[in-house]
Amino acid sequence: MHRHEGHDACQAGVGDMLARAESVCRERGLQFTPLRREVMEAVAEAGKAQGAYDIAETLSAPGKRVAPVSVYRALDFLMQQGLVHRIASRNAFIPCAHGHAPGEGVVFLICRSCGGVDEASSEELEDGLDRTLKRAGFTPAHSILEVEGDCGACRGRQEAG
Amino acid sequence: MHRHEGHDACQAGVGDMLARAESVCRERGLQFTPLRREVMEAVAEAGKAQGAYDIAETLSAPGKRVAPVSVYRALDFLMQQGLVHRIASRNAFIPCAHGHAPGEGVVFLICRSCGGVDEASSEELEDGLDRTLKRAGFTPAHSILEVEGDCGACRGRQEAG
DNA sequence: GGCGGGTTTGTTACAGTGTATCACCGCAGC
DNA sequence: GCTGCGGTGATACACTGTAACAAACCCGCC
Ligand SMILES: [Zn+2]
Ligand SMILES: [Zn+2]
Ligand SMILES: [Zn+2]
Ligand SMILES: [Zn+2]
Repeated sequence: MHRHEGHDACQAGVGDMLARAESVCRERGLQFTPLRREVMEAVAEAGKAQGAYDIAETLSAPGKRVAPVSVYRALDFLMQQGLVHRIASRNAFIPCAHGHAPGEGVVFLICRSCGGVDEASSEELEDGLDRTLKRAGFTPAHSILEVEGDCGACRGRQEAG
Repeated sequence: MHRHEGHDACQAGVGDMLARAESVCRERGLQFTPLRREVMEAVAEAGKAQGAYDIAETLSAPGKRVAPVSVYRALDFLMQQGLVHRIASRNAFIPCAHGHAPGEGVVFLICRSCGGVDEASSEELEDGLDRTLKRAGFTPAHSILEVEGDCGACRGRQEAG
């Protein structure tokens, strides 16, 4: 199985993610079509956040063009099912390796150096956010938490180099 | 002085923000040109996050066209000085009403209903985030924290209506 | 005043991201 | 067969952002 370099917190392999996607769709009575599978696979294999146009190019081959619009539709579907996430600060998409509940506060850790994106969730962080919002009299519906920086692997490599 | 409706946590008025912008530029030996002032004013007066093209249209008049690229340059300048913020999830810009330090963790509270955007900062939230990142072995450089939901004013209005 | 160099702005063109629309296909259900 | 519906293909388009170059502007200096 392919496993990308660069950041090591990617617990689930590509096969695991595809299997989970398939079972999620089956459970919910939804179609895991070839196109959706290919898009999921492309996102899962990349090892870093992929733009929709990147995915379209990856899936295209001489004689078989996949238009970006098709990729967007597949991505919309996969996002609704919680199988991929959109990284707003990059206009790009990553596979969800965790299968957390929707609405659960998750922080995306985006490495400047290797481009890898990990997810971190934390009770503590979520509590802090909830209290901050409550103090402001704000009722949250959806959060976007993204941090750009250097992942442990890349930091180690820099210090060693 | 104009004060928009919708959310009430906008402490600073348009005049205050313009005055601060002017003094910030003077202190730093930078030019607060007419264009930059107009863009700052447009962002400050809007009451909700404005797209660059919206601002360009606002500033344009028959016979005097302001191109989006000029607006982008002014916005880049104002962002560098911490006078406006970019809302990544909206591709839009708001004035900074607080004058906080750069790099300080600030959450943007985006109201679905009125479109207003407030800033909230919290020691507690920042500590939670720091600890979460530390646990993940991640060194942060820049954070994007945006929450979409309903502001207090709009929630009150909904319950009343 | 005239000159030189940095900054700001205007203008055009272009790249990147995302959506609307309509037609076509495949398949389940009648 | 026919119909309805979800998925896909294809084109066009809107929105967001940047590159490149020229013109204008400012300011210190001769
Ligand atoms: Zn996830
Ligand atoms: Zn890294
Ligand atoms: Zn601010
Ligand atoms: Zn509101």
